Amino acid sequence: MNYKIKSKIWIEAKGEILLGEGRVRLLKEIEETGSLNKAAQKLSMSYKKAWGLIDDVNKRAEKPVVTKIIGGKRGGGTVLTEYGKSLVKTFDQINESCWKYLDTQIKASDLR
Amino acid sequence: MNYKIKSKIWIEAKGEILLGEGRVRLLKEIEETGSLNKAAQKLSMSYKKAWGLIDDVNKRAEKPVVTKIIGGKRGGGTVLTEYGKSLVKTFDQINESCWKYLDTQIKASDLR
DNA sequence: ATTCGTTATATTTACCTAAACATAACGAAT
DNA sequence: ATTCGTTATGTTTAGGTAAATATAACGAAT
Repeated sequence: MNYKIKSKIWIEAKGEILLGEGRVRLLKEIEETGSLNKAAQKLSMSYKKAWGLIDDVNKRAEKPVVTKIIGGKRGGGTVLTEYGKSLVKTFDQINESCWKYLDTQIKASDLR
Repeated sequence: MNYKIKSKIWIEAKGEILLGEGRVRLLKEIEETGSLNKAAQKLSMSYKKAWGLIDDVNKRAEKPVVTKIIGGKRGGGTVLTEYGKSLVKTFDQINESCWKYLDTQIKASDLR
């Protein structure tokens, strides 16, 4: 068997994308750095793009995913809410279990 | 629960994409029409693009997926091999089972 | 009141992929 | 040998998305 099966999953709310791989990666980086700006840099993404993604996520989620602090001596920052953390965790869990499931499926198929 | 989970799967060979949703749709249309040209038209896709996709598929698959007839009074045509038909069928089956699996996963999760 | 690094937002530029266009090659049937 | 609709392939054009650039707003700490 030289074929491999791949997948991408995402979560939608109101027919629009809420969370996908890219947004989850960004959220994780925000969690680590405490800053949207730094997170974007780490991922070599423009701040503008990162801002738009996070704005989308926050608008579409049922509860706030991040909280932002604007201004202050240190400029401000962005941190994940508990809800945001649980979203990331659940996404990762389902994603990984999906990969495993597909692996069993293709092995059980006639593709060889 | 207002969240929905979506997915896309694809099959790779040698690290390159062999089959995805678009290619499968094209193969199905070829099966119906017996012509790559007509299939492309049905999907509002340029012949050139369709040709490239099918060329890729045929190169990367372990066995030929379509057979082409060039020339002749009726111009020629393209038909799926038995192997091609089984590829399409297996792809569809795994894809659908994946959707169902993800549905159970998100329902069992804390996303609500 | 000044500072500082951040969030917020608009505008312009660049790029890459897809579409559009054009043309050649093919060969069984007539 | 002509015809016909298909496969095969190169070249040009267009459009949409990402990147780059620029600038304003913010406010706790000093």
